[in-house]
Amino acid sequence: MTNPSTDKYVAQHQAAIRAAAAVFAEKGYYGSSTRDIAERMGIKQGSLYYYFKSKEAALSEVCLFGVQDYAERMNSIAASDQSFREKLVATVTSHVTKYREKNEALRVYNAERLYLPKSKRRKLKELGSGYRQQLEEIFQEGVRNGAIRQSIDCHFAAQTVIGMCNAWGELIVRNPDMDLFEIIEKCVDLLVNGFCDNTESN
Amino acid sequence: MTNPSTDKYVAQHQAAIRAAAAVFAEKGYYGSSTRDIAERMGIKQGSLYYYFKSKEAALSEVCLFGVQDYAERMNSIAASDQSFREKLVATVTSHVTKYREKNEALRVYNAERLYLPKSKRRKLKELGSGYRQQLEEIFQEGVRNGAIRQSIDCHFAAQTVIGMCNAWGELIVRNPDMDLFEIIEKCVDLLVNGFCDNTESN
DNA sequence: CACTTTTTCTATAGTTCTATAGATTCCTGT
DNA sequence: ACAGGAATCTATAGAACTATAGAAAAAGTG
Repeated sequence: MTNPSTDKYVAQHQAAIRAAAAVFAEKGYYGSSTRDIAERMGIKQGSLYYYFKSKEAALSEVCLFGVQDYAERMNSIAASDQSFREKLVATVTSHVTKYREKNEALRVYNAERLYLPKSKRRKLKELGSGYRQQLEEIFQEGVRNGAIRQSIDCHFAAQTVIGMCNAWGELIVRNPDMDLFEIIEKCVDLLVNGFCDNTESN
Repeated sequence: MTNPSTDKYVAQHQAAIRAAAAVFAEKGYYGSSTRDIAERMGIKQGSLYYYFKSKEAALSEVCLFGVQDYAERMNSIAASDQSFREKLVATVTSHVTKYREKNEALRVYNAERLYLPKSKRRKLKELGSGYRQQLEEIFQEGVRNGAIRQSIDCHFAAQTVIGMCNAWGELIVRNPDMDLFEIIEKCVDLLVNGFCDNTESN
């Protein structure tokens, strides 16, 4: 009864996760049926259970998949030796680009993970918090080396950047012809300088 | 077959909308059953159809209820003769306070309105766009009278403020003991001054 | 109190959904 | 070519859900 680990199994399992991600992202967890997911893969409803133990397990795997490389990319940004501003740009870019690349799994993680029972959310929470904490440390470093002002609450700042990126991500998904670079630039400009930017000498 | 308009009917209809809002906010549209909504009102599942033509109609009414006074409050802010900063504070305050007051209907509007067929979203879209446009005009006015810098893209700014408020609103709902005033203050400070705030002379 | 209208309830038809069991087809190595 | 495991299919049990119809209870009115 244990899962085989043939090439085909692994490939189809991945395909199943992606199909589930797409369907969940479009219709929501409860709005989707296992038939929808199977159909998108080109198999029958019952066959899906060869790859997922249950519908809930599918959601769990999708969320994990969604948040994982998202968190990994933050690892490399945090570890790099770029300046504060460069790291901020990298973070925003990585985040909203994921939405443009239709990373449906990340959207599902954001919107549907709360439907999982607490026990199944542990690992997800870890990864999500890890992401936030690393961003927080980027801010702390920025405060230390004077890139940003002392009075910044780093925890608040990290939450805000994440929230802002998610909000723009959703807008980007719904408006496919928005210019990504323009948005990234404006986001960073706003975050760094604010609406007033008293240094400007126009 | 037309609806009565007795006091009781009106009151129960309101109660139904609120119950539906609470249930939809907690479990999502497809995750909720009409039985859940009815139970929360203290009536039986079938009786709910005395107040809603269908489950979809319930969602529609909840969304409309949610966005309506939200938009109205923006009307009065925009019409007031406060300064730019005051209007910004008022906007953020009004927005996140709605979440704290557990305005579940607004959350439902934000998260579930896309499940409505396009035709039923027209009115909602109008109200939502009206809100954004008024906020946009506040920014335009700010640019004109020099409260904020010329280079601000007012459309972008309005979207960002809305997204940021929604993001914080959701965090507030999930963490009931957060200090609202602190968050509002920090949001406004960040928006106005950015991370750097080169004027600060500490 | 008798009569009417409003509000709620019970019961159910008709769908749809998840998950499982067992049969069937596909593939791979010898 | 065929044996055996991998992958998929068919069929279905059992539960849940929406919406409707008609009966029953409550409330209002003369």
